[in-house]
Amino acid sequence: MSVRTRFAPSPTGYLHVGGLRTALYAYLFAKQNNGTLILRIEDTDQSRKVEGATEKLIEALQWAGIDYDEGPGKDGNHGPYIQSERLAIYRTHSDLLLKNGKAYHCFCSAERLEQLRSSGATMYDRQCRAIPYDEAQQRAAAGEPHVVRLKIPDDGELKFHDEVRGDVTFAFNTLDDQVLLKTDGFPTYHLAVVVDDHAMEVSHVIRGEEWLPSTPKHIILYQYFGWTVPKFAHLPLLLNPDKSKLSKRQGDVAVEDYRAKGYLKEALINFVAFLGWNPGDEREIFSMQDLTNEFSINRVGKAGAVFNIEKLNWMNQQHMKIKSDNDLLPLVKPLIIEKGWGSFSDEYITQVIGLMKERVVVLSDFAGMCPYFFEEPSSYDEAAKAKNWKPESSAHLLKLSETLKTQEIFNAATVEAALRSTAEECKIGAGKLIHPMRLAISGVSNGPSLFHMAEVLGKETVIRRIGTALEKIQ
RNA sequence: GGCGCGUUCGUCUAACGGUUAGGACGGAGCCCUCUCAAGGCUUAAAUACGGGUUCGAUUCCCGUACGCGCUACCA
Repeated sequence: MSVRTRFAPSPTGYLHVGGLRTALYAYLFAKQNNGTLILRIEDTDQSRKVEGATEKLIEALQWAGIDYDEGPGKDGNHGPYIQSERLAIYRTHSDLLLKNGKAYHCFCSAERLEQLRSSGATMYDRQCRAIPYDEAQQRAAAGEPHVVRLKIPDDGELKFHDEVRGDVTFAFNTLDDQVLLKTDGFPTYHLAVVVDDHAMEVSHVIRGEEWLPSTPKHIILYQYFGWTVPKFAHLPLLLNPDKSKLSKRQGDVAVEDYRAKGYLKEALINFVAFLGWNPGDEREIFSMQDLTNEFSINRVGKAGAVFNIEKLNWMNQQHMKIKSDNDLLPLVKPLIIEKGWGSFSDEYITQVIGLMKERVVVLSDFAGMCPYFFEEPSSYDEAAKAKNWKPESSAHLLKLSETLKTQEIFNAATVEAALRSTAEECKIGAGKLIHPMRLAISGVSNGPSLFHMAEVLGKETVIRRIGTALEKIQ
């Protein structure tokens, strides 16, 4: 039997990082089993419709490198893959259940249900179960508003095996007669998910732990239809720092947010993969290929995991270092252009990347942390000035500048040689020249090696900036 | 409230029932060094609690506590 997994998000307008991890695990599991990953859009709640949400979801998935095999835009003979386009199918199945006495029409009004709840009831009181099938059918045909509810067996319990949690048991008398078909004719999640997973021949349902309590209802449905029950794997939740379910309000949750902030997809994927899974040894930096080789559902943990930005930052740096300067260029260039520095050549930007990549944590730092590579310093850091700019610094720098002007070849090595010999002539330590020169050409006191920075900036710029600094700094 | 799931350093986690309970992020310190990073080294820091079972429990069982999830005609 071939492995078929699915990622079935509801189109809320963005891809949640928890969803990203679910999708990733489903993808990895499918990949390593030579299986198929299906993307299915669960848009059965009309009131929650968001324009363009599906497109955004697909784009985020694509960006992350999670390719689905079947889904919107990729037919696989199991479509359509958008639930709002499958309404007739749910209706048919609901009717089948009704006919077989496994479900019933419920005409209770929203008001009655609310009253029921406020009077302390924790489940529906099954009042409409007593209505004879023919009568209910007539009332429904006459247009009386109603829903269809699932008949939960009266007593007994349901035990099932979860791939990550082991055996789980629920007593039937704690299960509600779940609504399957809403008044508007749309199915609820519970009906749609079962009908579709079966129709799409899903073999492994990999989803978040929040679905664990409703799994018994789903299994009952499989049994009522006489279908094979797929395997279930309920993943531990991703948590806020306060341990509640990861949500907006407490930080960024959308994949798009992290992308926009300048995180590499490699880092986000690696990070999220390790929230709930690890290879069992001490390696931590994994590529998508490494993950597909080594991921195993057996090693997925049971406890929720806090989404820790500090660690993500570190991982991003690690992946940044792995990437070549050339690979980083297409990611950095747009940010440079956006800043209005479009006139710099690819070669120049690539050199800047080489000098900065182990000093930045996110891509946007390339544009934010070192503006001096792209424009003249507009001011000079006061603290650095106080610390490193001595009364005699001007004279020393002037002398250095004169020496630099005579350099035929201007690179890190020659600049360093010139600076050190000048320092010697002035009978001062090299540091007494290095720090003021750094301040003069960058405006700040930190950054890459001074000599390499000078090489990238070029002779003309360096000499010009020293001149400007000499005028502006007393 | 009911049901379910979970619980190892602050965080992510490792540990066939036998380890000085390991690693990583973050913290502290040192080294390297023209600054900032990076890197290297060192260090503080955990098995929720109580009972069993066992020669021996982080590990198996029970209970308690705590946390989280679900409890919608939302997914």
